[in-house]
Amino acid sequence: MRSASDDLTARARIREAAIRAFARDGFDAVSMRAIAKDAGVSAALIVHHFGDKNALRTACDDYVVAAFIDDKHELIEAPTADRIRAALNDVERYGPYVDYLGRMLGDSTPAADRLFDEIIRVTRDVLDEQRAAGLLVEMSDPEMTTLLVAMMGLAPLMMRAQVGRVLGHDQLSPAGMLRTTLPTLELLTHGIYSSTAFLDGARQAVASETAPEAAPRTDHPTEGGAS
Amino acid sequence: MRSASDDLTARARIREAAIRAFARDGFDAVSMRAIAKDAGVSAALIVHHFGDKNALRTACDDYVVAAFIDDKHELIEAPTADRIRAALNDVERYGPYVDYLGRMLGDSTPAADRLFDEIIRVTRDVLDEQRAAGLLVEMSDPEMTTLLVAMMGLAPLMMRAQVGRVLGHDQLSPAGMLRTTLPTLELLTHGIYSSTAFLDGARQAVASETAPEAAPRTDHPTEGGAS
DNA sequence: ACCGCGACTGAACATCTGTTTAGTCTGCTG
DNA sequence: CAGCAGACTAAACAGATGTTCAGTCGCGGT
Repeated sequence: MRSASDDLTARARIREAAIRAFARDGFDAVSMRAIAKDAGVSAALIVHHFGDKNALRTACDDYVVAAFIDDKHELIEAPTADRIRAALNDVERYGPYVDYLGRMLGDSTPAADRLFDEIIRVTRDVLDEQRAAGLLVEMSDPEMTTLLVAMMGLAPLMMRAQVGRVLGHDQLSPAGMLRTTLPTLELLTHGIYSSTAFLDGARQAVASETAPEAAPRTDHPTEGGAS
Repeated sequence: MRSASDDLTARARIREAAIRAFARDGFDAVSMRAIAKDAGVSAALIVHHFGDKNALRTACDDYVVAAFIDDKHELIEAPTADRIRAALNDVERYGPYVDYLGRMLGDSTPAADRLFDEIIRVTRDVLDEQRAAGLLVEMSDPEMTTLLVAMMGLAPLMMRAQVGRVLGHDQLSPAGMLRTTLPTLELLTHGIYSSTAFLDGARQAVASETAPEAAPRTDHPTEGGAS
């Protein structure tokens, strides 16, 4: 029953066990003793190595953030044909960390802030690059769009369990990634609407809301929404 | 210092305090005594009314889910000009519940499952309706696209703190909603890519991955991806 | 007036929490 | 060999936790 974690130092085993447990149940729901048991050590050794439970958490935070930031920029970047294939076979290696990352983004720890900032930064850089190459359409608010694109990539991580349940298979498995890829790029390339009716309606609504003194919103007939 | 919650029954006050606390700190991080103090009652009364802490949680779950499902279908639906304006002034009323909802979607409680299923169902219905009206472009995988669209709407709820921090103001405030609306509809109407290069690349990658025996992936020059 | 019942409480309870303490074992260094 | 340092542990600790208990209060029905 012994796994590949046997050849790790106790310190690393504790960290791995903690990451697994925190990702599965959340920081507060996991006791030091549970982590210790899973790592095959005593609870006191965790304190010996990490200081206290919060320090263990930040150690896990830093480790996971580093694992994604240091050598995984390409996972966040926009997909190209070859990158997609590479990613498909790679995702499983990061399985244990993906759930941890999803949980981090919900909280507001310093490490989570750093991670989110970094993800936004990389997304922005990629989009800027693509814009310079003439690959992007014009957009009214590039920074907000950056956030939206980043969130599109992050959402499946945070809702992994729900999405997997609805889909019937894990979205982050190779098969799931395969199924996600095409619809995502369709959405990013053509949108979903064939008409500009919704967009036009929103433009009017926003205009009349941001400058209501110039255009006093009486009951003029412009808001006759279809459906 | 007393607020509008004074005219609620003790049972309701406990529920409200619990929802607030669970949303802010998470279920496991909140003690019965803290909730009791916030509600102005004793811890024993919580047990008297709800049974135990887990029952209190499911009561909160059910209440929040019902609040959103019963009379808030329109919040989830695709925005039209007048709906947007209505929603802008409405969001604040649901503030306390929004964070709770965001936290729910991360876990996999029965109530969260029901909620997610319902959100997907409504999203699917709206999209089907719009498809029937000829408003949607063709898509390769409508069900997957439904999930993507739903996740686009849910992601800001789950990452509210992070997004607010980056933006400098709460995305779910009226001002934030206003700023989000236009980029979102631009994305849904035009996508972000002016070229089909990425989409074409993905189509090739998916095709060669799903049917690799028909097209043995030798080093043919189709995967020369630009930067 | 009395009864009963539900709302409500403070204190006690057992258990679990993170952490400390005192100590053992092992391997390296002088 | 002595001695020191660090890995490691079992046991104890103080405090917090969810829950139970015994009892008080106030109110509607008879």
